[in-house]
Amino acid sequence: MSTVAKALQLLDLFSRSRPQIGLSDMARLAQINKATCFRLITDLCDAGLAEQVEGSREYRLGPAFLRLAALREANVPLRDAAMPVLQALANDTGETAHLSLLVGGELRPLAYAYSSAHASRITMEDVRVFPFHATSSGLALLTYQAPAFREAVLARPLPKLTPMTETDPAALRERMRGIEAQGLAESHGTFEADVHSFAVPLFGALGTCTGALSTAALAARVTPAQVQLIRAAQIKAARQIITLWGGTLPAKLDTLWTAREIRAKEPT
Amino acid sequence: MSTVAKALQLLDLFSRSRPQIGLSDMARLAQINKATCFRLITDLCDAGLAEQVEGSREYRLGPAFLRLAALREANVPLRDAAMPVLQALANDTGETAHLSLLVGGELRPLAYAYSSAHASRITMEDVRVFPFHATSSGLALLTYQAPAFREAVLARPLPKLTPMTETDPAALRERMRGIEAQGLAESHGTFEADVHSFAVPLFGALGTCTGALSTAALAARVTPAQVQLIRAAQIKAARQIITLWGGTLPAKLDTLWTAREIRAKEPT
DNA sequence: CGGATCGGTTTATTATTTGAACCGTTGGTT
DNA sequence: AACCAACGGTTCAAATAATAAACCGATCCG
Repeated sequence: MSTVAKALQLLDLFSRSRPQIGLSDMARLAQINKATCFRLITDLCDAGLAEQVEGSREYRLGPAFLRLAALREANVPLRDAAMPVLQALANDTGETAHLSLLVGGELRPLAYAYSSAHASRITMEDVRVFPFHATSSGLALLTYQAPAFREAVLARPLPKLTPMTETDPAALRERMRGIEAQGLAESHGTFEADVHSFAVPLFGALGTCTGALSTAALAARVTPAQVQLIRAAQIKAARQIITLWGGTLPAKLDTLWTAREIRAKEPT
Repeated sequence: MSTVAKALQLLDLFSRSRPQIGLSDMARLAQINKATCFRLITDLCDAGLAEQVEGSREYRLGPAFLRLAALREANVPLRDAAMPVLQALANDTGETAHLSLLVGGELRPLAYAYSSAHASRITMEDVRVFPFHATSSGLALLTYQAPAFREAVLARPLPKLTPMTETDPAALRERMRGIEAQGLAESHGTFEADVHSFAVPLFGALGTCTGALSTAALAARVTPAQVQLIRAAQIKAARQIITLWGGTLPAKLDTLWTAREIRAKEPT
């Protein structure tokens, strides 16, 4: 293992629950010698990637990250970062993957990726706004918003876009309780007929839900096995994007998703 | 020089004007062997601090910065805390306000704010390191460092960046005595010609000087009245930031600043 | 007071880093 | 089309930097 890799692994010891670490602890956690650890963390401090907390002598992540993250974001915006993950999701499922963000109180598409597995596909080019009540993305996002915002949306007119669209606020609240319990959202032809869609919420740095990741599939192609595949692929992709964005997945949702991932691996 | 330091210096090669770099270029810029450079950048890529651009084979900053910066901010919202104050300072003075921190023996920018009062402004995007001897920020900070550090800096080569740059260590020591007596630093075209800059030191929790707050103004716009305004606004802003950071202003400096504040209110 | 643990330093030993030379490939020039 | 220079990446003996045990003074804690 290279020295550089050893030094950089120290950065991964820090987390929200363990924001600063003493020298001896760090050496133990990284399973390296204390003297070595000292040299490494000192190098990180010199580069600004770590720093010593005044008062206590523990170490924490350094100020350089602010500058470098801003630089990274200037070169590679959120959209570009998410794009490869989105494309991989589309390839894995053979369906259309899309990612939408909450901007100005509306859910708007940020990016989408198509699979070339089928000649027919759900296209996203023409969608400007996702209605909250009629899409899996919308409901997934709404479920993790502040109650005030949620009720404001439900109080607005809820157009019946297809025969399947649910427009009763009470029924929609019930749907959201289900989404919260499941950790993912699904809808069947409520926005466009013949389209099944699957969505999971996405979270920003402060743990607030800022968007949703979704897969839209032709209803005719959706088999029970395919549903399982899409759910699993989507959870995997959502985790990746949240990490890339520096976001925080709520503990409750993490638990739900992890349980699904374990179940998928052990079908008994 | 440690291997880790060599690897981390690669990160500083990236900038707004040079967002991605090829292997050979990188080796040249960092003045290291190409094979070495390859190993180092590969290690950085493995840790997510760098990544290879798809299509081109150049390298750029990696996705890990978003996550780590968010983590850093969650623990130490220095920048967030300082930002509104900085913006207010820029608005009050009509000039560019910036804040820099001492990181690994160098003074590096943490945040900056612009005023929209004038069409022309001093931009800070491209500054990576403030030379101690040629900037008001640098001298303000250096004045409040341990003598050993101060002398070490003065012993280094002091490039003459403009015709106005002072490069004589003895003269610089004299400048710092003046700064100590005044409680603030000023420079005239010593870093960039036609730029006047005004700075005050910032202090951490233990009363050690950890950074500097500065205003950079176009020389042509600086009138005596404007100087008074900038000095007062800067002292006010510095007090706010030091408070927000939980810092301690040395008693001597507190006295000097208070005296200025009183004088400003009673111009007699 | 005493023992345990802390952050940090020193040292000979050891393992990693280093760089010249060398691939195959690419992209521009003649 | 032929050329050539520069590219990213690889190899391996030689050189250098990383390592870990022991040690130090300070501090915490019962």
